[in-house]
Amino acid sequence: MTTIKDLAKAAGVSITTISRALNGYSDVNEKTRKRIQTLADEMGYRPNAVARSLVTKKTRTIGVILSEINREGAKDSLAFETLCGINDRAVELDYDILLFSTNPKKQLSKSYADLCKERNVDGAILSGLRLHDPYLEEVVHKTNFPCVLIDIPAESRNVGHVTTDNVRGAAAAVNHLIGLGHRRIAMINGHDEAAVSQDRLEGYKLALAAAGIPFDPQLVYNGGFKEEGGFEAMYGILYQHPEVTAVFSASDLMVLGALRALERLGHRAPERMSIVGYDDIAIAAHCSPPLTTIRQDRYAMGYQAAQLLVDMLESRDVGRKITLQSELIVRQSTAPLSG
Amino acid sequence: MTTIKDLAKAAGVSITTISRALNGYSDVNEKTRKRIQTLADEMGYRPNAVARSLVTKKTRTIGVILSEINREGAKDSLAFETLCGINDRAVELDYDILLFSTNPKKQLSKSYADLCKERNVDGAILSGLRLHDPYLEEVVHKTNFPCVLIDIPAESRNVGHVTTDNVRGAAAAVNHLIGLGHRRIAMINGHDEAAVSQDRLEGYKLALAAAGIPFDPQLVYNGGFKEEGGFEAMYGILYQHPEVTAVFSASDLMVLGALRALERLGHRAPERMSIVGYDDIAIAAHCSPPLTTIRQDRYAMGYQAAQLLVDMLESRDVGRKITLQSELIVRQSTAPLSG
DNA sequence: ACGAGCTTCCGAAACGTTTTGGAACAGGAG
DNA sequence: CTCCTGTTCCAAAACGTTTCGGAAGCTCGT
Repeated sequence: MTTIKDLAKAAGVSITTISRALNGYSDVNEKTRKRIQTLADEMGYRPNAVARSLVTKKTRTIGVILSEINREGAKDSLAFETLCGINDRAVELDYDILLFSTNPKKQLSKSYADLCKERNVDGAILSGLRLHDPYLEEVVHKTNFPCVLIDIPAESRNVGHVTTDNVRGAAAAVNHLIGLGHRRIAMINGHDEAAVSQDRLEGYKLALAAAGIPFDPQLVYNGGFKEEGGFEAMYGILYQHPEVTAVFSASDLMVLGALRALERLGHRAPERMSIVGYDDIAIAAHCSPPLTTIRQDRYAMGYQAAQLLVDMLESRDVGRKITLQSELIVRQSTAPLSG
Repeated sequence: MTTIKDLAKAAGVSITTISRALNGYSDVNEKTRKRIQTLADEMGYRPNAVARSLVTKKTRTIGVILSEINREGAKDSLAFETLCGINDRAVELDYDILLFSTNPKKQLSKSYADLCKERNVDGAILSGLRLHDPYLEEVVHKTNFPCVLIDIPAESRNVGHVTTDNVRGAAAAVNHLIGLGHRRIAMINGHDEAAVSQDRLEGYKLALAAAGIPFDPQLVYNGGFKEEGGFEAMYGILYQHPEVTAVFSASDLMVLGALRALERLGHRAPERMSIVGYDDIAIAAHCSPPLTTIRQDRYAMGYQAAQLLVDMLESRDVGRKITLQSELIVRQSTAPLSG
């Protein structure tokens, strides 16, 4: 590995001059700069980013903490799409990505803040965290480490967040069902520790209220965003509330489970039950029946998150909150109420 | 940020002692060690990994280069599963992951080797690269940077690779079709720059030969692993070789395109055409018809790749090549030849 | 001929660690 | 008492950069 010293010796100038020449400072003669540049290329010199970081205190690296990076998470590609978005924008802005995992074992010993401090990342993007994750609270409130949260509402000088309009998305889903004539509409929600669950529930309530349908808490089930949870919720709905003819689910994955439960009991969607999901995962368009769902653009969320974070890092003054719109995709898991 | 100096001052000892105490050396009194440890906890001291790396020359970081991390790649989650596997094992081994992207724009200016050198990663895992990628050649042959390649055959003291038995997998797929009575079997392959394409083609030929079916080069199409490529290939097959009753495709994604082509021309699988795919992506089990396919465990591949790399880094002497098995999953896109 | 102002260069300090090669001191053997 | 062996600590160098504060040499107007 050739260092700046080797280069200085070879070029017969000081390391200061090398550094300033290669970094485009104006106080070095154009001829020497050229000479140094070609010499650097010849010798395959690459500045050592570690040494540089030590003095500049910047790493041009952003930490990404995604809870869904594990065997389970591969079922839907939400986390992956987010990551792709983050990555694409990061590359464009010439940042690298350091992937932190939140292995449960490790969570106990090291907080996110510690991870970030140790590795000197400039900022972080967090996604898939529970609302009351103690380490999240720490990083947001105790330290004022620059970070942007995905789907977790929190805002300050150093923390931004990006999300989609979940209230409106959910309302659109439920309105679609109401428009088809359904009145008995259940909801399969995620879990209480997710902000999106709260919002989607609110959207559900709002749409019902607007249509003059009373809200019945008994009709909302929690499926934990898991396929299995959807299965059990649908089972519950069919047995405990046979009058229900339509379901709004807070994730497509849970719809897959719900469809299995329906089938198990000899029913089909949309004949027995209209279902609208959330996310528009890849499977949604291909499964049987293809799912009516609310599409959210996770890629864009990641992309925007990276942009926002870098804006903050480079102290451009921009809004700290970004809300993207979602879109109702009508396919064949919903149908007009028959009879 | 409290540094080792602050800590030394506060504890009334030298920074040497702090360093050695915290790193578990034996030449520091147990009492002082305890005292330093508690003081460090109180002050929230975290050793600066950047400074440490500068002197140790180790970063405990592995670079991951996946070409599929972009908007396109999100369609199938192969890259994601690989990443999850890498990540899980890396966490267990206490390594972090630096994600490099191979944005085409950037590819021109910086080679993988340069990226790795600059950022001082200890080693790298590369996946999704073309067989004759010039930067790949560089990193494998010119430098002897420790790396493991996924699905690219190359081996040396510092480069390992993990793959699946593509020859056998392809042969299993084709044998399945032959077992169902098919004799006119076309293949939709990926592209020539992928090692797996060559292997799968060989498996296809082997299975045909074993059954005494002559190999006809006209019957192998290239679909570039893309959905659209599968669509066009199937179109070609139906028009140019109507006698074909079965197809082996080198990826499930291409099967999705192929199914669309079939449908467009008023046909269905498996009635008109039996199809077996490759990968067993998430959609495969849910689409219509559910796909018969060869499952490969990308998660395991990532996991093993990480393990192999770290073995190499910590100079444990292990084999440089890992081949995982694949598995035929029979669903409903294949059926006995009728008539 | 002189100082002012530019251009072009450089020495040395700094960043926060690890590690090398001892130093200081104690206790025990001779 | 002396020498040796451990135990416990420390000063200083090193890692590869960036950057601060100048310094040398040149040009130019007066």
